[in-house]
Amino acid sequence: MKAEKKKKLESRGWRVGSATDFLGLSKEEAAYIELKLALSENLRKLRKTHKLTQVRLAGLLHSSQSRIAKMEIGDPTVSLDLLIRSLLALGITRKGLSQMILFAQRRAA
Amino acid sequence: MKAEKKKKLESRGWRVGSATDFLGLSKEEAAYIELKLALSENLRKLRKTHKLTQVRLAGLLHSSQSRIAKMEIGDPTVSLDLLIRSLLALGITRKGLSQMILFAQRRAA
DNA sequence: TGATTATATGTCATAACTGACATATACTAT
DNA sequence: ATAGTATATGTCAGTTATGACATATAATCA
Repeated sequence: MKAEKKKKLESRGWRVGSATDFLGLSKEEAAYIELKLALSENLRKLRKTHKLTQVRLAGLLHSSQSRIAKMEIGDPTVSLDLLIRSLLALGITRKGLSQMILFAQRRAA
Repeated sequence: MKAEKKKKLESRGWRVGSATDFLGLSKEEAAYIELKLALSENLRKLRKTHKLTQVRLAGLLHSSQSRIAKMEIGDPTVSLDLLIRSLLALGITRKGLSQMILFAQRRAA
């Protein structure tokens, strides 16, 4: 199962439980995806607490609205690098990031 | 200061203190680099505790010896994605990763 | 010393990511 | 319903990361 296929699956609406392997998803792959989703969700949360629109955030990050949207929905074409750099740009500390990863919760469907 | 220039500086031997801004390094940039270095070091540590050589690890990760080396020295061409996926493949948990990020220590020169 | 093994460095073609743009779909008001 | 605003989706050309390879430099040991 390659990245493209995942796009409309794990990455999106699902959030089915901890959704470990669900279709031939290795443990690391699952962890990697969950990690990205966790950061995605936190990015959106953070943007909202800052009362920013995707357009304004894109400006701050020198990115684009579409990419912000893709980040927030966990689109497979966005890298951890971009996610993390965005979070850092929003002022998150290493401690904050650590917590974010630790407490990354999966909510039920 | 662009990525290439950093290669032989922050990324390498230095580890000068927390080396925040040291040459026009923004706070996020510094945090990003420190994060990568922290993971790099932990990757090497982890590989050694597993008694693996770079070649063998490369095999496990379906990567190459040179890329493992680059990861471990914090070469700017390696992404957080690759670092984190490697750590996950080595069996690290999200909790472990969290700790790794939280305790990412800078040692003195 | 030289031989062996491990790690570092340089380069390159391919693959993956990126910002930008267009456009579609929500969501709120009025 | 319509307009206005926010977010999602699709695509693409330019950029960056990747594995692979060659080769150089340690490091270890006989």
